[in-house]
Amino acid sequence: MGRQPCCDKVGLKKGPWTAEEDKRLINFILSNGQCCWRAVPKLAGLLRCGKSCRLRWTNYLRPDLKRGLLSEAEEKMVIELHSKLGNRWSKIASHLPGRTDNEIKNHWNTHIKKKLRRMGIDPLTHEPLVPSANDLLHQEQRQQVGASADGREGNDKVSEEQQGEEENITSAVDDAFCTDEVPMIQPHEMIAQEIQLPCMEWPESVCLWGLDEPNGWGFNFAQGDEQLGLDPFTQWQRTGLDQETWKFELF
DNA sequence: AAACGCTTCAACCGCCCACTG
DNA sequence: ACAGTGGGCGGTTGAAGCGTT
Repeated sequence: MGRQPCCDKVGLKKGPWTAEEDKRLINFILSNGQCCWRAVPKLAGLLRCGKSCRLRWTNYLRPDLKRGLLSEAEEKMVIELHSKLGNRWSKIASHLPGRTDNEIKNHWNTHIKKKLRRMGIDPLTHEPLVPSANDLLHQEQRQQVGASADGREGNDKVSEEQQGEEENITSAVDDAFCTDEVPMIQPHEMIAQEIQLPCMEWPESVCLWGLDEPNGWGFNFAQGDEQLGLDPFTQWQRTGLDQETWKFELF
């Protein structure tokens, strides 16, 4: 007997979430907390499956998420953790506050993998790359090209690719671990009050207003009476403060 | 300006595991 | 012990954006 789908998919919406759907989901979770994802879409008035709601919340709507590319320090940590844990993205993500497994997985596949290869490191084993038979063939071809006067004909593509790759390796070593911080969503675009990090559950005291104007939402981060800017991760890294004690505050 | 190819990442899919009755 | 269920996880997909020709 086959497994039942996680929800009845007939009539359910798929694809990108609209602002209205986001608003409904946020409203519901802020009012009721995280429970029984299967029931969430029905109760929140969403034509989505529970899994889709959970994913949207954990990967995008959660207020404690950091946005933008991984910092140099985070990237190094991901590489180190990956060498120990392998593709256990959720475990890796648990070491990086405000980052999701999906985000780290995507960043690994699109940025870090390439970067490691260019540096001559196998992203799977974290060992120095052993040249493949194909690489050796290219090397041989290049040597032949260099040796013969009319060698360029028919070998242009190979030698150019090889040259390009070599340039990449050089530049990759030069700018290793240089990541551009391009925040996609400003911290002041999210809203909540008194959320303990890194707890993902919304405390009952959490209240919300201004949902009609998401762009007007804002966070402030504080420890005790001290206002410490908009980036708690950087702050507690720099100051060595205990992240458990951080609070979000509405401003 | 248009066509094409490449890159990125949000979202989906399906499997696995823990829990419960 | 077993089957059903919910949630979590990792792999994959595809639309959108961007760069190049």
